[in-house]
Amino acid sequence: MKDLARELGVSVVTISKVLRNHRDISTATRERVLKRMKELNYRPNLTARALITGRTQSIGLIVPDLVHTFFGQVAKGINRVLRQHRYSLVISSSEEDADLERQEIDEMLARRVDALIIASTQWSVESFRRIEEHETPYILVDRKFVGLSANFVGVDDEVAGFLATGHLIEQGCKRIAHIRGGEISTAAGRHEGYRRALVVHGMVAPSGYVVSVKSGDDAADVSGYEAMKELLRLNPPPDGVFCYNDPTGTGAIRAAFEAGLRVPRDVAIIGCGNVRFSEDLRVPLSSVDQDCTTIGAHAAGRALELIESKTPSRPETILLKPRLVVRQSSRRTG
Amino acid sequence: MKDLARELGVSVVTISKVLRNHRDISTATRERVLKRMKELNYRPNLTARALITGRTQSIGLIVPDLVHTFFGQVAKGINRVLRQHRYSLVISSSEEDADLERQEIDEMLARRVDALIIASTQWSVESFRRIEEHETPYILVDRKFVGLSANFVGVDDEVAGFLATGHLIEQGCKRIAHIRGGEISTAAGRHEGYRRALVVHGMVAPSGYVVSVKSGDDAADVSGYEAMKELLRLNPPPDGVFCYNDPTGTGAIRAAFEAGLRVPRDVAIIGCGNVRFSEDLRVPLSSVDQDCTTIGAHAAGRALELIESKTPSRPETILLKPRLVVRQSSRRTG
DNA sequence: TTGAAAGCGGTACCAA
DNA sequence: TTGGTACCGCTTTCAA
Repeated sequence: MKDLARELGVSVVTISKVLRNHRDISTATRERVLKRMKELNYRPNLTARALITGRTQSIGLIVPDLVHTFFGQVAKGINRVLRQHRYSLVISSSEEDADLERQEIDEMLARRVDALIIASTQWSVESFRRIEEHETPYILVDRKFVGLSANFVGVDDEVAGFLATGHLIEQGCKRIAHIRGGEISTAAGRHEGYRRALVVHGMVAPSGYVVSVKSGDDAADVSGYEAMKELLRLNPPPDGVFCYNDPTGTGAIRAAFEAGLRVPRDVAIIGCGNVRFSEDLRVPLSSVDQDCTTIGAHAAGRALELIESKTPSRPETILLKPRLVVRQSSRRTG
Repeated sequence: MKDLARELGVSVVTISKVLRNHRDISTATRERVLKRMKELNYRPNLTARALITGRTQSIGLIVPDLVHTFFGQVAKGINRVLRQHRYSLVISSSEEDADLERQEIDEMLARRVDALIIASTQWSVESFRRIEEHETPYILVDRKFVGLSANFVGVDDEVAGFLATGHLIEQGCKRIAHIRGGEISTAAGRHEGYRRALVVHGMVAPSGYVVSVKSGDDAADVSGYEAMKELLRLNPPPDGVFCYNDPTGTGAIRAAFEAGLRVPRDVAIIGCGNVRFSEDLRVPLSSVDQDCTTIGAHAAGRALELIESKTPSRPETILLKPRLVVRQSSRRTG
C-alpha cells in the first residue's frame, strides 16, 4: 500500500479511503487509484484491518461432525449468505466431544471471529457464559438448551413429531411406537409431538412403545435395528413406527424385514431429517424434511444482524416449519 | 496484555515471551505470568500476531459442494490434523462454479491463509498462477490438472478403475461396459483403468460400451439411469457395468430393475467412491473406497510441511491406493 | 479533498 | 534474564 501511495504520489490515507468507498475523495483520484490497484492485483491485508477495526469479517461454525449431511447443508446455507457480505466461514468439528467443543470455542474466540454459530454437544452452559463475557454474539442451531436464553435457529421439533405421527395415523396405523433419541432437545421435542398427536386423535400407546437410543451415534442405524427388534417382541407389536431420525429408520426397516414383515403393509415406518438418499433404498423412507440449508441461511443472517447492531439485542428464536415427505415406507395404498 | 504487564510489574515483551515458550525466561516469572493469565482467562489476539508474523495459523479449503459426503470427509481429515497444530480451517464452497472459485481464492489470499487446499472445478490454470504469485502454498485434492505442476493428494484413479473392472471380470462378466464421467482427471483415470483391465484380460468391449455423463452433476443418479438405459438398448447388452461414481451406480441399478433385469445375476454393477449408505440400498452397491478422510489428512500434513519449509520445495504428488468393497450388486455367488 | 500522526496488540532485535 | 524501541499494514482523528 505504501508503495502504491508513493508511486501515485498520494498518501496511504487516500488509498485507504478509496478502498472503503469513503465519499470525500475526488473522482479523479479515485479512478487513478482504482486503476492501478487492478493492474497490481492489489488486495488489502485483512489481518491488518482486523487488528484496528476489531472485525475479522469472519464467523465461526462448530459442528459435531463434518460428515453428516445435515451439517454440510447448514454450512452451505451459511456460506451462501456470508459470501454476499464478504464474510468468511471458519469451521471446526467437535467430534461429538464436549471438551473438544469447549477448546474449539476458545480457539475461535482467540481468533476474534465476529460471531459464532454452534450446533452444540454440550451439557453445560459454561462455555456459553465464556462467549458472552467475550461479547461475541453466538447462535445455537439444531439443538437448544433449557435454562439458556440464547439465539436459536432450528426446526420446530414438536411439529415434526406431530406431523410424522399424524401421518401414520392417517394411514390407518392403530398401534404407533416411537424410537426416540437421547437427552437432547430435538429428541424431546419430537417425542412430545408424537405424544400430542396420539392425544389429539384419542389414541393410547401400549406400554413399552417408546424406546430410547443414543443420539449422535455413528451407528444410528444399528441402534434403530436393535430398538426395532425390541419393539417387535412386544405383544401386540406396533403397526407404525416414528423413528427419531433417518438412519434409525433404515435400521428399523432392516429389522422388520428380518422378522419377515412387509413395509409398509405390516408396519409403516417414518424417519425424520430427510437426509438419506432415499429413492434408492430398499424401501424409500418417508421422512420429515428440515430444510437444513435454510437453517444455515437464517443463522448466518441473524449473526450478521447481531454483529451490526451496537446495542445488545435480546435473544431470538427462529423456528422453521418442517415438511412431511411421504415415500413408500409409510404409504399404504388403498 | 499491557494491563497484565503493568499489574505484574513486568514488560509486555516478557509476557510475549512466556506466551510463546521462549526459553530464556525465569521459571519464577513464567509461573507468575501463566497463573495470572489463567485467572483472567487471557488469550492473545491472534489477529495482532498474524499481522507481524505474517502467519494467520489458518489454512483455506475450497470445495465444489459442502454437502457431498466426499468433501465432508476430506474436511474432517484436514480438521483433525490442523487441530493438533493449532491451525484453523477457513472453508468455502465454489458451488461447482469456476468464477466463484476464483473469487473465493482471491478472498482467501486477502485473508492471508497460510496455505490453500482446493478441490478445483477450474478448467484453466490462471487462478493457480495467481496463488503462486502470492507465494502461498497450495495443494490440489481429488482432481488434478494436466500441464500444471502442483502439489496433489488424491486416489490413484487408474487403479480404482482397474480394481473395479477386474473384479467384474473375476465375477464372470463377459461384456463389461463403463459409464464414465466428464472431462476431469478422475473420470479419465478411471476410464483408463477400465481399459487396461480389459486389455490385461484379453477382452474387448463392443463399440458403444463406454457412455459419458457430466461430472459434478447434482443429479448424477439420473444421469446414471439414462446412461444405463442407453447401454441396455445395445445388442448384446452388457452383463457388467463399472460406474464412474456411486450415485451413477444407483441410477444404473434403477434402470436395470425397470428393464426387468436382476442385479447382479443379469447385470453386475459396481460404483466408485463408496459414499452411499450402501447397506440399505435396494441392492447394496459394490464400490471402490477412496478413504477421503485420509486424503484430507495427507493434504493438511503436506500443507503444514510447505508452510514450515522456507525453501520452496518441489511439487509432490501423493497417491493413495483405493480399496475394493464388494457388496451384493456385483457378487455372483456360485 | 487531502495527509500527518497516532495507534490497534502484539513480535523482533538488540542493548542493558 | 529482561525490557526499550521500532514496526507489521491498515484505520482513525483532526488539522491543513
